[in-house]
Amino acid sequence: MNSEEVKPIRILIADDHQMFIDGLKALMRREKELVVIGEVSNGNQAMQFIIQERPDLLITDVSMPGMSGIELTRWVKQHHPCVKVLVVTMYNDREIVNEILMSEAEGCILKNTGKQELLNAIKRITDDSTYYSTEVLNIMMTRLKKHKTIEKNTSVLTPREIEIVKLIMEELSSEEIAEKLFISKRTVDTHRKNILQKTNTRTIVGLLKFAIENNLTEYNSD
Amino acid sequence: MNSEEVKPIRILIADDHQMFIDGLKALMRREKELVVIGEVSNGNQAMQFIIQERPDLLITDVSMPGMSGIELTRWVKQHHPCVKVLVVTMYNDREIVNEILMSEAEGCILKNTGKQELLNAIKRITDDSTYYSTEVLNIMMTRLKKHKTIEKNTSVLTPREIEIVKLIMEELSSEEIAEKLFISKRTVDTHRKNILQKTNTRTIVGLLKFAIENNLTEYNSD
DNA sequence: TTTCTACTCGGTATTTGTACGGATTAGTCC
DNA sequence: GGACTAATCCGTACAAATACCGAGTAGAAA
Repeated sequence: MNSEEVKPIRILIADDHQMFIDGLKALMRREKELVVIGEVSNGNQAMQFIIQERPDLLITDVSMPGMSGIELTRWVKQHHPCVKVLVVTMYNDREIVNEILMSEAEGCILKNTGKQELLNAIKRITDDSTYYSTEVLNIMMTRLKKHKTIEKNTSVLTPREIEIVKLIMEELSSEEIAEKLFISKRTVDTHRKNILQKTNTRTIVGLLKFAIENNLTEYNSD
Repeated sequence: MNSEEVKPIRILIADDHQMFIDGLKALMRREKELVVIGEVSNGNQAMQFIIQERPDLLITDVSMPGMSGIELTRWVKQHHPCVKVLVVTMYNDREIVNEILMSEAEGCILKNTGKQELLNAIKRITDDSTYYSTEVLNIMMTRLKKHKTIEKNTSVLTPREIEIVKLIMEELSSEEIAEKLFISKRTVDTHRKNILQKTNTRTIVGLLKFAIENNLTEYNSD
């Protein structure tokens, strides 16, 4: 009964900069429920440690010599999904953030994060939730927003033309579209011609790109 | 000097369910720095109010009779970007969440959110940050993750075939591709044939979809 | 050596798309 | 009424893609 009060969270830190590990430990020292049970300086050591000790949480840097933190995260999520992962990164680069998201890490924060945010992140992650810092979210947002900005191009197309573009995207030929809309194949051709002209494209490929940029198909970025 | 202690946050609530407005107000009653300066039940009233009173924060429901909360948000962000917006939704539907993100709202939470999370959200938003609840984030995540899962299809294509797919995506015709690669147009045709077969598609349209799914073009969803 | 795969090339025919030209009808806006 | 646009339709011609058949070579794997 003595040790039943709070089950501590067993943490492994993976980072090739000892200074950073020390900093993290300092931030967590006062928290009784957080116990750093290991520190390693590269991905392979981390894998070994995880296999043997099964920590509750892995805090890892993105860039490490050899296996990167992202690869490590992928490995963890594939082989030990119960181990939560909080990725820490120096740069809030678009591509890196994307990779982190894809790697299915439970959270991501920047290295300059303060104590309170770090603790929040750990709390939410260990509560089976996720935590992504504001900066990281902003990157996600801008990525998603990008589409929106272009969207007005669509306005040059008439409703009928848009309808046709959508059908083209469904891999229908002009003839099939004609049947479906009860109009002549010639009409469809004319629409196509006008569409290509309005969208400044020469071939269907260009048209497809336009359609995706303008969300004219359920087939976009989602 | 008397009113300088804390500048209160002036809030407008827009929701067509009075009960919900009352609930929100109850949650915020104890917080001195939060002042509800207005309540409206549809988008047009909200617009009028915002023009006249310039609240610091708008809390709005997604679905309202007439102008939806999302349209309202878009209008706010376009005409009064200083007014922060927290969108509250009953459903964590994929499409709705997408719309909310696109509308550039600073935050989004579900209607069943507890007091603490609501206050957190307001705090982060008014600190020029953003707040999206865990459930909402999860939806974003699954959207982004989807790509990853499919990605292995590419392996069925040979390096040369992938090369050709990429060139097709750059709007080159078979003949142009042949010139570029110093091979016969027939060879390109054969590759095309094999590619279509391997990818189970009939036309370039289908192929393009495949290419995007498999990141064979810089042109993907990001 | 044989087998297999990736890559290469060819012929013929058909289907589909694009480029060029033209036209009519219905409706809106001034 | 006149100007404009969206939507409809047609002909001719060429370009491009797809379907179908075939085959040879180089290199790796068995």
